[in-house]
Amino acid sequence: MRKGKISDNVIRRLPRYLRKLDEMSADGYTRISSKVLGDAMGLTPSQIRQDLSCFGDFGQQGYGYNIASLRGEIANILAINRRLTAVLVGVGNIGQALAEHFSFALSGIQLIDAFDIRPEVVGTQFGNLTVKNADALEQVLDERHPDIAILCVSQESANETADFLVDHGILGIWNFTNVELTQKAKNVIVENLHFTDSLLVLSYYLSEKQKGKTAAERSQNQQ
Amino acid sequence: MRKGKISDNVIRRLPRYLRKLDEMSADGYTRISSKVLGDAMGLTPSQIRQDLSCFGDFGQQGYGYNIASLRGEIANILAINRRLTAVLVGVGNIGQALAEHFSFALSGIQLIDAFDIRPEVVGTQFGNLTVKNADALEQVLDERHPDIAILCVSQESANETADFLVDHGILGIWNFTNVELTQKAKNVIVENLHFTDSLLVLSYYLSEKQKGKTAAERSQNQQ
DNA sequence: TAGATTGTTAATCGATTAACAATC
DNA sequence: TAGATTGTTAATCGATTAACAATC
Repeated sequence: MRKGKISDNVIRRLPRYLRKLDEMSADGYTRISSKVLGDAMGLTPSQIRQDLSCFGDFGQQGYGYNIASLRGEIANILAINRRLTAVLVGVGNIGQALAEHFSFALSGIQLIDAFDIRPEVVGTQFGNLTVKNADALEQVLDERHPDIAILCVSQESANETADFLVDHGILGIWNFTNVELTQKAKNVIVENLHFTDSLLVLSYYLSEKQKGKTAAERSQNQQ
Repeated sequence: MRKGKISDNVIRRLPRYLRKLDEMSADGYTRISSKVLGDAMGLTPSQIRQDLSCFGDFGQQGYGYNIASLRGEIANILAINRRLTAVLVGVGNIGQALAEHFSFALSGIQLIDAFDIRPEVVGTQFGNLTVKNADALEQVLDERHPDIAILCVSQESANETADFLVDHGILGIWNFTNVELTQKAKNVIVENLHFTDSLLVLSYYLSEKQKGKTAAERSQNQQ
């Protein structure tokens, strides 16, 4: 029952469902109702049923949802299993953290190469990956057609690098540069992870919470 | 004209405004209309005026907005300048990337300490910060009352650590663990940066885009 | 069977967009 | 002054919630 256009809000809840289902599965549960799942996630049962019904009839009246099978359905919707390929562009600290510690396999992504311009980084080994010189990027893009570029370059070169990637057929950019990309080809999908934005939002809510409190109370954080 | 409850959507656009204004300012502009700003950001002028009017009358009829002063207002709303304090809990690769390369000052946050349990990490120097043993965390929390904890510990210890932080008066958690926190004290503000969720969303949209294409077309990424 | 819980339709709520009088 | 552009009110659109018949 896959409906035409599915809203971004719905899509962004799917990974959370996945996580929760994994958790419940690990805790030994095999079935779950929209009521219980909703309570666990702070969502209404209605919303969960509405969300899932965008993609199909995964439940069963009187029973609920089978956790393993629902997990499989969502994993499928999120295209885990497509073996999308990715290249890491820029192996500074964040890039390094990703290369070393991020489980791409968990998202069904295959990281095939990493690139940097800095001589001291080129040649470094991460798992089964050796950082290549940025000169080699063009060839890899043209020959292996990776789907995703993980953009971890400096802010200064962010847009230039993005344009280059798009020109060479990259389909999606996972953007860690904290720069708003203005890439020409508009049919490239950009997913931003703007650290600063996120921190500022936290800062806002913290200050909201402290509104009304006196300076003395504020300096005394504790409850 | 600050209205009662401001929606999360509005709040999450503020950092983007800030970034765009900085950019325009750097490019030498001093004023901007909602029309031009909207075009630059892919938003409607209406939405921008609506957003800003939640917080005050920052514009001027017939003129638009003064970039510098609007920037200041937004920075103020986001509480940049409150000198919120933060501690980094867990100095693995992501924690390290933050300690070394993230500009906390840009968000008006002061990083006062970093902690880890691993002996090989304790004592490491980052800028003017020396990683302390996790044993020392409790005392710092109780004595210096930091506002924010940047949670970069392992998934296994995420919730346990979060509970500890909350018990010791932490007001906000910037959560990098990719674990849904279930901290007891519900009046703590949690801002999540779930890498995997973000990547899965990208994966979804990529697969959507490729729907309808043949396998052959798909294997031939290029335009 | 009776109870539970789905998928879906309808109602409500909230967010975005459009329109326009006010005014710089 | 005339033109531009705001802040705000009203209209529209979309997302969430509620209700309920279908059915396991």
